[in-house]
Amino acid sequence: MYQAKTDLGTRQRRPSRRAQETRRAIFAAAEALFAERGFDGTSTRDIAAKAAVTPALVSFHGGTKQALFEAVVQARASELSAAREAALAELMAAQPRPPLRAILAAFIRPLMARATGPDPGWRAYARLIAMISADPQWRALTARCFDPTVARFSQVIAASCPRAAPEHLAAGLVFSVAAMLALITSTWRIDALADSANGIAAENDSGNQLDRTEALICYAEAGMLALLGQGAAPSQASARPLVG
Amino acid sequence: MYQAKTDLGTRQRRPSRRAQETRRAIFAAAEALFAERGFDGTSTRDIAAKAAVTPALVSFHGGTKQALFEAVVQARASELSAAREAALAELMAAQPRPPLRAILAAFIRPLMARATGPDPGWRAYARLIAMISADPQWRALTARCFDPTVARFSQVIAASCPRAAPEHLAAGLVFSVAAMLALITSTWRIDALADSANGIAAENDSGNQLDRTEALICYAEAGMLALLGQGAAPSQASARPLVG
DNA sequence: ATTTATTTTGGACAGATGTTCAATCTAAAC
DNA sequence: GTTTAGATTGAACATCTGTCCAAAATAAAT
Repeated sequence: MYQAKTDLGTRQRRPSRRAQETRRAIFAAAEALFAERGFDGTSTRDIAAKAAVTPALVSFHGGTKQALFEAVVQARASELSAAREAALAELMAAQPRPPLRAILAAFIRPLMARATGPDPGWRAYARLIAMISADPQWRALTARCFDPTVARFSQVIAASCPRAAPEHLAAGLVFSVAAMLALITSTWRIDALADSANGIAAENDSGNQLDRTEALICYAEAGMLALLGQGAAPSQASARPLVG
Repeated sequence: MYQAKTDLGTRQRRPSRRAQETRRAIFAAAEALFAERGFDGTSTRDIAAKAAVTPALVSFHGGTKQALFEAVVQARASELSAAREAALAELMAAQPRPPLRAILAAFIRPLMARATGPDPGWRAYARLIAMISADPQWRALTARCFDPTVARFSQVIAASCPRAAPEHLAAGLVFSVAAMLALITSTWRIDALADSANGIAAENDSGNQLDRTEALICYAEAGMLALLGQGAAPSQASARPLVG
C-alpha cells in the first residue's frame, strides 16, 4: 500500500483528486463484495472490476487483501463505536444509572438506524460484521473493533443492575448482539415465517405494529432482565419506544 | 459421485468396508474443515489431506464440492430435526398447549446437548450451521434444512399464545435462534466479557450458576413473552430448569 | 479361481488467485 | 514550463483451485 514518504530530504505532494476517487471506489467495492460473498469468496480482481480499476491498483491503494479487509471493517467500526459511546454519554448525563432498556437502545439504535437508512454502504457493512461475527477467522479483528465499547456498556449495565451476576450479564449481552445481527441478516427469514403463519400474503398493515428495531429492544430488555434476576418490566410499557 | 448402477442387466455389489471407511473419513474431514474455515476457505485438497486420501477420491465419493457441503449439512440436520420434533411431540402428548418455555426448550436442547457433548463432529457441525446462517450464499440450503421444523414450532407457539401477532412471533423466534447460535460460536466472547467484569481470573464457581443453555432458554422465553405481549413469567421460577 | 463391478491412483487440465514489476502517464509543486 | 513525486498500466509470476481421466488395484459375487 502506498505511504507518503516521511523522509525530510524529499518534497511531498498531497494526493490528487483522481487518486482519492479511485481509493474511495476501491474501498466501496471491497465493502460491498466482502459483505455479499465473504472474504474468501471475493477476489481482488472482483474488487478491481467493481471499482472499474486495474487489479494492481487494489494492491497499490489497499495493500494486502487481508489488510484491505481489516481496513474496511475498522473504518466504519470506529464511527459506529463513537456514535454508541455518544448515545451512552448523553444518557448518563441525564441520570447516572439509566434503565436497562435505555442502555440497550443506545447500543442497538446507532447500528440499526444506519443499517436501515439510505446509505447502501452501511447496509453492506452491517451484513459484513454479521458474517464475521460467527467466523473464528476474525475473532481478533472483531474483538479489536467492538469489544471495548461492549465492555463499557457492560459496566454501565452492571452499575444499573447491581445484583446481576457478571456471567449472566455477559451472556445476555452476547445474546442480544446476536439477535441484533440476526435482524440484519435474516429479515427474509422473519418475513417468510410470518407469511407462512399469516396464510400467504404479507399484510403489510404496519400501522400499529412495532418497528422491528423496537421489537428487538423490547425482546433484549426482557431477556436480560430475566437473566439478571430483576423481574421483567411490564410488557405494555416496554412495547413502546423509550424516548419517542 | 459414485452411484450404484440401477440397470437391471448388470449385477450389483455392496460397497466394501474399506470404501465405506474412506467415505466416512471424507465426510468427517469435510465437516471439520468447513466448520473451521468455511466453504470458500476450504479446498477439496485440504479435505483429501485431512482424510488421508487422494484428492480424486473426494470427487469420487463426495461429488462436487458444493454437493459435498450440502450433503454434510443435511446429514445431521435431519437427525437434529427429528430429535426436535420428537421432543415437541412428547411435550404435546402431555398437554396440547404447552407453555412457551417448554416449547423453546424442546427446540434448543437437542442442538445444545449435542454441541456440548462428547462428539467433536457435533461441535463442528454446530459451528458450521452458525456460520452459514449468516451467509446469504446458503439461504436456500438453510431454509430447506431447518425451516419446516421452525415453522412447526412456530405454529405450536401460536396455538399456545393466541394473542400473539405472527410478525412478533416470527421475529422472536429468529432472535432466539440467533442467540442459540451465538452461544455456540461466541462462548469465548462471553468468557472474555465476564472475566473483564470479574477482574481477571474466571472464578469457575459454577456450583449455583445456571447452565448456559438454561440461561439461554430463560432469556429467550422472557424476550418472546415480552414481544408476544403476554407479560413476563416470574423470573425466579424461570431461572430453574423446567423438567429437572 | 475367475470374473468384473467397484475403488484407488497419479497425473493432468484449464482457469483463478494474490501479488509484483518495469514502464508509462498524470498532475502537484515550483 | 519544468521537474518529479505520485498514480496507473499491462503483463507476468508462482501457486492454488475444482474436476476429470485412463490405468491400475481391490475385493464382492459367482
